[in-house]
Amino acid sequence: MEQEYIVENVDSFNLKDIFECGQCFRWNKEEDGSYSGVFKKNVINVKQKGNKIIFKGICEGNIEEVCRDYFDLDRNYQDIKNKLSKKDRFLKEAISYGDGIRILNQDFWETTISFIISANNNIPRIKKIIENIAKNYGERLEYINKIYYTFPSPKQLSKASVEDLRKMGLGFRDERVYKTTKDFLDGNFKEAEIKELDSQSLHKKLCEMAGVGPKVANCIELFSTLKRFDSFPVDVWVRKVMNELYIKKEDINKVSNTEIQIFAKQKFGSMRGLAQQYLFYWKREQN
DNA sequence: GCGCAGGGGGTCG
DNA sequence: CGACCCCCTGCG
Repeated sequence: MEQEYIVENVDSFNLKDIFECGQCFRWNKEEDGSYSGVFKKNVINVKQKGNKIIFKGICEGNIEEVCRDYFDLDRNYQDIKNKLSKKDRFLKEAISYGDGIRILNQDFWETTISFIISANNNIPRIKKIIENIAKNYGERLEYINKIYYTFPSPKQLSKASVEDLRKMGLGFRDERVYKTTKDFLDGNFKEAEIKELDSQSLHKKLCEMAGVGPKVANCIELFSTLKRFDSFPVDVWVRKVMNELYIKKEDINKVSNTEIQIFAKQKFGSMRGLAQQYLFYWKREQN
């Protein structure tokens, strides 16, 4: 049954900023400018009219609770942005550009697989692969005469052989996804357990998964319900922007990732993950 | 228009 | 440090 939840006077909330900043892959823009997406067993459409947000859709639980949690509505972003803006003038500009970003509370398992797929890949193809997987191994949902599919559980995805995964368009990532799925199914990465680990141990643990290196691990830490705002994913864009603004070496290849990590930590502090998102989004939108 | 390099949100051996 | 799958893009 369809539910609705309306919030008024929300700050730090902009649909484009949230869905195009690169944290998620399953949200699509509708003709009216709203966005629709699937998470868990929910199909949600979000529309924005000024500072009024309208959530509509089908939910397992109460749509208000589900959306407040998923969209991180109970966190004070204004406060965080004020603090980060004071740290640096470039970051201040980046924040004013991506003013409406919120970091979604995405499912740990789905985020893991999604970012394994992201390795050496481009966004349109990442999205396509994830949709293929959902269509073939997820559950079918219907909302306003349209069909949607949930992201499959480890058990559901474990039905796929390496060859099956290859057919989904995964390429050389097929074995990585296969192995990590098995690992989840065997209970080797229980969220409740690893959530308790300190940043360093957690990072090390995630890097044990097939297809997960430092960058992907950082994305899982930052973008999933693990919610580590002190994780600073370094990809080609972040390398570029960090070198251009701060490190300033002639040859970008001579900039090491640890060098960037150390710099980010002392410059941006414990909220550096969020800083990364503003800088990344700002830089990438300039193409 | 078509064909073909080039390269993409890294990881692994 | 090079290879890796697939596909989309840009250029000739």
